[in-house]
Amino acid sequence: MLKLTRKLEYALIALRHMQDKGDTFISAKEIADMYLIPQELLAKTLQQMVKLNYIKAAQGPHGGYRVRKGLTEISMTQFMEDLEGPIGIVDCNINDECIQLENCNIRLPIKKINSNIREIFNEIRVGDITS
Amino acid sequence: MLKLTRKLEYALIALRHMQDKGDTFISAKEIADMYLIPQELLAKTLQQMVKLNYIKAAQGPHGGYRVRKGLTEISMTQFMEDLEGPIGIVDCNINDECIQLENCNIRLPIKKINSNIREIFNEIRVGDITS
DNA sequence: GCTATACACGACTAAAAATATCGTATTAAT
DNA sequence: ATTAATACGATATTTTTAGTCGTGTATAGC
Repeated sequence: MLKLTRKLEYALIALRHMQDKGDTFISAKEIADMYLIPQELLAKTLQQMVKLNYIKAAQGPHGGYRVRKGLTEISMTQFMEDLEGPIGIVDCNINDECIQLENCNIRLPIKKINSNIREIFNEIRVGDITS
Repeated sequence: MLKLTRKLEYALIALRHMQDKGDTFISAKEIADMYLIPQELLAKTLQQMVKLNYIKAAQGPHGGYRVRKGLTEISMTQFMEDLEGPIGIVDCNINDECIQLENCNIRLPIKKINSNIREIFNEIRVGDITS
Protein backbone atom coordinates (compact mmCIF):
# COMPACT_ATOMS: atom_id res chain seq x y z
CA MET A 1 0.00 0.00 0.00
CA LEU A 2 1.22 3.48 -0.93
CA LYS A 3 4.51 2.25 -2.32
CA LEU A 4 6.78 3.83 -4.87
CA THR A 5 7.83 1.45 -7.62
CA ARG A 6 11.33 0.11 -7.88
CA LYS A 7 11.61 1.79 -11.23
CA LEU A 8 11.28 5.17 -9.56
CA GLU A 9 13.77 4.24 -6.89
CA TYR A 10 16.24 3.05 -9.47
CA ALA A 11 15.74 6.15 -11.55
CA LEU A 12 16.41 8.44 -8.61
CA ILE A 13 19.46 6.49 -7.48
CA ALA A 14 20.84 6.60 -11.00
CA LEU A 15 20.16 10.29 -11.42
CA ARG A 16 21.87 11.11 -8.18
CA HIS A 17 24.87 9.04 -9.08
CA MET A 18 25.15 10.59 -12.51
CA GLN A 19 24.77 14.05 -11.10
CA ASP A 20 27.63 13.44 -8.71
CA LYS A 21 29.80 12.59 -11.68
CA GLY A 22 29.16 15.79 -13.55
CA ASP A 23 29.45 15.71 -17.31
CA THR A 24 31.02 12.33 -17.89
CA PHE A 25 28.96 9.52 -19.31
CA ILE A 26 28.15 6.76 -16.84
CA SER A 27 27.18 3.29 -18.01
CA ALA A 28 24.15 1.41 -16.77
CA LYS A 29 26.50 -1.34 -15.71
CA GLU A 30 28.50 0.90 -13.41
CA ILE A 31 25.36 2.01 -11.59
CA ALA A 32 23.85 -1.45 -11.50
CA ASP A 33 27.01 -2.90 -9.98
CA MET A 34 27.42 -0.17 -7.47
CA TYR A 35 23.89 -0.23 -6.07
CA LEU A 36 23.10 -3.91 -6.75
CA ILE A 37 20.34 -3.13 -9.19
CA PRO A 38 19.40 -5.54 -12.02
CA GLN A 39 21.23 -4.11 -14.97
CA GLU A 40 18.69 -4.81 -17.70
CA LEU A 41 15.92 -3.25 -15.69
CA LEU A 42 17.93 -0.18 -14.88
CA ALA A 43 18.91 0.12 -18.53
CA LYS A 44 15.28 0.19 -19.58
CA THR A 45 14.50 2.86 -17.05
CA LEU A 46 17.41 4.93 -18.28
CA GLN A 47 16.23 4.48 -21.86
CA GLN A 48 12.84 5.74 -20.86
CA MET A 49 14.43 8.79 -19.32
CA VAL A 50 16.34 9.43 -22.52
CA LYS A 51 13.04 9.52 -24.39
CA LEU A 52 11.69 11.91 -21.80
CA ASN A 53 14.72 14.06 -22.40
CA TYR A 54 15.75 13.79 -18.78
CA ILE A 55 19.16 12.43 -19.67
CA LYS A 56 21.40 12.10 -22.70
CA ALA A 57 22.82 8.82 -23.96
CA ALA A 58 26.06 8.05 -25.79
CA GLN A 59 26.64 4.71 -27.45
CA GLY A 60 29.78 2.71 -27.91
CA PRO A 61 32.65 2.06 -25.52
CA HIS A 62 32.98 4.83 -22.93
CA GLY A 63 29.34 5.56 -23.66
CA GLY A 64 26.62 5.83 -21.07
CA TYR A 65 24.29 8.48 -19.77
CA ARG A 66 24.51 11.91 -18.27
CA VAL A 67 21.96 14.22 -16.75
CA ARG A 68 20.57 17.15 -18.68
CA LYS A 69 20.76 20.55 -17.07
CA GLY A 70 17.49 21.70 -15.62
CA LEU A 71 16.26 18.27 -14.72
CA THR A 72 16.60 19.08 -11.05
CA GLU A 73 13.90 21.74 -11.33
CA ILE A 74 11.23 19.28 -12.36
CA SER A 75 8.65 18.48 -9.70
CA MET A 76 8.41 15.00 -8.34
CA THR A 77 4.79 14.88 -9.44
CA GLN A 78 5.82 15.35 -13.03
CA PHE A 79 8.74 12.99 -12.71
CA MET A 80 6.63 10.24 -11.22
CA GLU A 81 3.78 10.68 -13.63
CA ASP A 82 6.14 10.76 -16.61
CA LEU A 83 7.62 7.46 -15.56
CA GLU A 84 4.64 5.67 -14.07
CA GLY A 85 1.47 7.41 -15.12
CA PRO A 86 -1.04 9.38 -13.08
CA ILE A 87 -0.98 9.37 -9.31
CA GLY A 88 -4.25 8.21 -7.83
CA ILE A 89 -4.71 6.55 -4.47
CA VAL A 90 -7.93 5.04 -5.78
CA ASP A 91 -8.87 4.22 -9.36
CA CYS A 92 -11.64 6.77 -9.68
CA ASN A 93 -9.00 9.46 -9.30
CA ILE A 94 -7.55 8.26 -12.59
CA ASN A 95 -10.43 7.01 -14.70
CA ASP A 96 -14.18 7.25 -14.30
CA GLU A 97 -15.00 3.64 -14.92
CA CYS A 98 -15.99 2.67 -11.42
CA ILE A 99 -19.33 0.86 -11.50
CA GLN A 100 -20.49 2.56 -8.35
CA LEU A 101 -19.58 6.17 -8.83
CA GLU A 102 -23.04 7.40 -7.93
CA ASN A 103 -23.43 5.18 -4.93
CA CYS A 104 -19.98 5.79 -3.59
CA ASN A 105 -20.16 7.58 -0.28
CA ILE A 106 -16.50 8.43 0.24
CA ARG A 107 -15.55 9.74 -3.15
CA LEU A 108 -15.10 13.41 -2.37
CA PRO A 109 -13.05 13.13 0.80
CA ILE A 110 -10.78 10.60 -0.85
CA LYS A 111 -10.34 12.89 -3.81
CA LYS A 112 -9.26 15.61 -1.46
CA ILE A 113 -6.63 13.38 0.10
CA ASN A 114 -5.34 12.57 -3.34
CA SER A 115 -4.83 16.25 -4.03
CA ASN A 116 -2.96 16.61 -0.76
CA ILE A 117 -0.56 13.90 -1.80
CA ARG A 118 -0.03 15.28 -5.26
CA GLU A 119 0.66 18.59 -3.64
CA ILE A 120 3.40 17.15 -1.49
CA PHE A 121 5.12 15.86 -4.58
CA ASN A 122 4.54 19.10 -6.38
CA GLU A 123 6.55 20.93 -3.81
CA ILE A 124 9.48 18.56 -4.04
CA ARG A 125 11.94 18.97 -6.92
CA VAL A 126 13.86 16.05 -8.35
CA GLY A 127 16.94 17.95 -7.36
CA ASP A 128 15.90 17.85 -3.71
CA ILE A 129 16.54 14.15 -3.86
CA THR A 130 19.34 13.85 -6.36
CA SER A 131 21.66 16.61 -5.31
CA MET B 1 1.90 3.06 -7.43
CA LEU B 2 0.78 4.90 -4.30
CA LYS B 3 -2.57 3.18 -4.16
CA LEU B 4 -4.82 2.57 -1.20
CA THR B 5 -5.94 -1.06 -0.93
CA ARG B 6 -9.49 -2.08 -1.67
CA LYS B 7 -9.75 -3.30 1.87
CA LEU B 8 -9.35 0.25 3.11
CA GLU B 9 -11.83 1.56 0.59
CA TYR B 10 -14.36 -1.06 1.58
CA ALA B 11 -13.77 -0.38 5.25
CA LEU B 12 -14.37 3.33 4.84
CA ILE B 13 -17.45 2.85 2.70
CA ALA B 14 -18.85 0.45 5.25
CA LEU B 15 -18.08 2.71 8.18
CA ARG B 16 -19.73 5.64 6.54
CA HIS B 17 -22.81 3.61 5.72
CA MET B 18 -23.07 2.25 9.24
CA GLN B 19 -22.58 5.67 10.72
CA ASP B 20 -25.45 7.00 8.66
CA LYS B 21 -27.65 4.31 10.18
CA GLY B 22 -26.91 5.21 13.77
CA ASP B 23 -27.23 2.46 16.34
CA THR B 24 -28.91 -0.28 14.35
CA PHE B 25 -26.93 -3.32 13.29
CA ILE B 26 -26.17 -3.50 9.58
CA SER B 27 -25.29 -6.78 7.90
CA ALA B 28 -22.30 -7.25 5.63
CA LYS B 29 -24.73 -8.37 2.97
CA GLU B 30 -26.65 -5.11 3.00
CA ILE B 31 -23.50 -3.11 2.46
CA ALA B 32 -22.06 -5.49 -0.11
CA ASP B 33 -25.24 -5.35 -2.15
CA MET B 34 -25.57 -1.62 -1.94
CA TYR B 35 -22.05 -0.76 -3.02
CA LEU B 36 -21.37 -3.82 -5.18
CA ILE B 37 -18.58 -5.09 -2.96
CA PRO B 38 -17.71 -8.81 -2.73
CA GLN B 39 -19.51 -9.87 0.39
CA GLU B 40 -17.01 -12.35 1.77
CA LEU B 41 -14.22 -9.90 1.45
CA LEU B 42 -16.13 -7.13 3.10
CA ALA B 43 -17.14 -9.51 5.87
CA LYS B 44 -13.53 -10.28 6.62
CA THR B 45 -12.66 -6.65 6.75
CA LEU B 46 -15.51 -6.02 9.13
CA GLN B 47 -14.36 -8.91 11.29
CA GLN B 48 -10.93 -7.40 11.43
CA MET B 49 -12.44 -4.12 12.55
CA VAL B 50 -14.35 -5.93 15.29
CA LYS B 51 -11.05 -7.27 16.62
CA LEU B 52 -9.63 -3.77 16.50
CA ASN B 53 -12.61 -2.64 18.50
CA TYR B 54 -13.62 -0.22 15.79
CA ILE B 55 -17.08 -1.73 15.47
CA LYS B 56 -19.31 -4.11 17.37
CA ALA B 57 -20.81 -7.27 15.93
CA ALA B 58 -24.06 -9.12 16.67
CA GLN B 59 -24.67 -12.63 15.42
CA GLY B 60 -27.85 -14.31 14.34
CA PRO B 61 -30.74 -12.98 12.26
CA HIS B 62 -31.02 -9.20 12.52
CA GLY B 63 -27.37 -9.26 13.47
CA GLY B 64 -24.67 -7.23 11.84
CA TYR B 65 -22.29 -4.48 12.80
CA ARG B 66 -22.43 -1.01 14.21
CA VAL B 67 -19.81 1.64 14.77
CA ARG B 68 -18.38 2.29 18.19
CA LYS B 69 -18.44 5.82 19.51
CA GLY B 70 -15.13 7.60 19.25
CA LEU B 71 -13.97 5.83 16.14
CA THR B 72 -14.26 9.03 14.17
CA GLU B 73 -11.52 10.63 16.24
CA ILE B 74 -8.91 8.09 15.16
CA SER B 75 -6.34 9.38 12.69
CA MET B 76 -6.19 7.91 9.22
CA THR B 77 -2.58 6.93 9.85
CA GLN B 78 -3.62 4.74 12.73
CA PHE B 79 -6.61 3.40 10.86
CA MET B 80 -4.57 2.48 7.82
CA GLU B 81 -1.72 0.99 9.78
CA ASP B 82 -4.10 -1.03 11.96
CA LEU B 83 -5.67 -2.54 8.88
CA GLU B 84 -2.74 -2.82 6.52
CA GLY B 85 0.48 -2.44 8.46
CA PRO B 86 3.06 0.31 8.41
CA ILE B 87 3.03 2.99 5.77
CA GLY B 88 6.28 3.12 3.83
CA ILE B 89 6.73 4.32 0.28
CA VAL B 90 9.89 2.22 0.11
CA ASP B 91 10.76 -0.93 2.03
CA CYS B 92 13.59 0.55 4.04
CA ASN B 93 11.05 2.80 5.71
CA ILE B 94 9.52 -0.35 7.19
CA ASN B 95 12.34 -2.80 7.76
CA ASP B 96 16.09 -2.45 7.66
CA GLU B 97 16.86 -5.46 5.52
CA CYS B 98 17.87 -3.68 2.34
CA ILE B 99 21.17 -5.09 1.08
CA GLN B 100 22.39 -1.67 0.07
CA LEU B 101 21.55 0.55 2.97
CA GLU B 102 25.05 1.96 3.19
CA ASN B 103 25.41 2.50 -0.51
CA CYS B 104 22.00 4.01 -1.01
CA ASN B 105 22.26 7.62 -2.06
CA ILE B 106 18.63 8.67 -1.78
CA ARG B 107 17.66 7.20 1.54
CA LEU B 108 17.32 10.33 3.62
CA PRO B 109 15.30 12.45 1.20
CA ILE B 110 12.95 9.55 0.60
CA LYS B 111 12.54 9.06 4.30
CA LYS B 112 11.56 12.68 4.61
CA ILE B 113 8.89 12.30 1.95
CA ASN B 114 7.54 9.34 3.80
CA SER B 115 7.14 11.44 6.91
CA ASN B 116 5.31 14.07 4.90
CA ILE B 117 2.82 11.50 3.73
CA ARG B 118 2.31 10.02 7.15
CA GLU B 119 1.73 13.54 8.37
CA ILE B 120 -1.03 14.14 5.86
CA PHE B 121 -2.83 11.08 7.14
CA ASN B 122 -2.17 12.07 10.70
CA GLU B 123 -4.10 15.23 10.24
CA ILE B 124 -7.11 13.49 8.78
CA ARG B 125 -9.58 11.79 11.13
CA VAL B 126 -11.59 8.77 10.06
CA GLY B 127 -14.62 10.90 10.77
CA ASP B 128 -13.54 13.40 8.13
CA ILE B 129 -14.28 10.72 5.60
CA THR B 130 -17.10 8.80 7.17
CA SER B 131 -19.35 11.54 8.46
C1' DG C 1 38.05 -3.81 -40.83
C1' DC C 2 37.56 -6.40 -36.43
C1' DT C 3 36.41 -6.65 -31.80
C1' DA C 4 34.71 -5.25 -27.55
C1' DT C 5 31.58 -2.39 -25.11
C1' DA C 6 27.77 0.13 -24.70
C1' DC C 7 22.81 1.67 -25.74
C1' DA C 8 17.79 0.43 -27.91
C1' DC C 9 13.88 -2.14 -27.66
C1' DG C 10 10.31 -5.59 -28.00
C1' DA C 11 8.88 -10.07 -26.22
C1' DC C 12 8.70 -12.94 -22.64
C1' DT C 13 8.85 -14.97 -17.82
C1' DA C 14 8.73 -14.95 -12.91
C1' DA C 15 7.53 -13.38 -8.52
C1' DA C 16 4.91 -10.91 -5.44
C1' DA C 17 0.97 -8.62 -3.89
C1' DA C 18 -3.71 -7.84 -3.96
C1' DT C 19 -8.19 -9.51 -4.55
C1' DA C 20 -11.66 -12.89 -4.25
C1' DT C 21 -13.83 -17.42 -3.05
C1' DC C 22 -14.82 -21.62 -0.43
C1' DG C 23 -15.84 -24.57 3.40
C1' DT C 24 -17.06 -25.24 7.88
C1' DA C 25 -18.31 -23.76 12.46
C1' DT C 26 -20.91 -20.88 15.65
C1' DT C 27 -24.63 -17.89 17.26
C1' DA C 28 -29.28 -16.38 17.99
C1' DA C 29 -34.08 -14.83 16.46
C1' DT C 30 -38.41 -16.76 15.03
C1' DA D 1 -35.76 -26.84 13.55
C1' DT D 2 -34.76 -23.43 10.39
C1' DT D 3 -32.90 -19.42 8.80
C1' DA D 4 -29.84 -15.56 8.68
C1' DA D 5 -26.12 -13.85 10.36
C1' DT D 6 -20.97 -13.60 12.05
C1' DA D 7 -16.05 -16.12 12.54
C1' DC D 8 -12.18 -17.71 10.42
C1' DG D 9 -8.73 -20.51 8.16
C1' DA D 10 -7.44 -22.21 3.67
C1' DT D 11 -7.18 -21.77 -1.03
C1' DA D 12 -7.63 -19.84 -5.64
C1' DT D 13 -7.45 -16.19 -8.97
C1' DT D 14 -6.07 -11.98 -10.91
C1' DT D 15 -3.31 -8.09 -11.42
C1' DT D 16 0.74 -5.65 -10.91
C1' DT D 17 5.43 -5.36 -10.42
C1' DA D 18 9.88 -6.96 -11.29
C1' DG D 19 13.21 -9.16 -13.92
C1' DT D 20 15.22 -11.66 -18.12
C1' DC D 21 16.30 -12.70 -22.92
C1' DG D 22 17.33 -12.07 -27.72
C1' DT D 23 18.49 -9.28 -31.36
C1' DG D 24 19.92 -5.12 -33.33
C1' DT D 25 22.69 -0.72 -33.71
C1' DA D 26 26.47 2.53 -32.73
C1' DT D 27 31.26 3.64 -31.92
C1' DA D 28 35.94 3.71 -29.82
C1' DG D 29 40.35 1.60 -30.09
C1' DC D 30 43.40 -1.41 -32.14
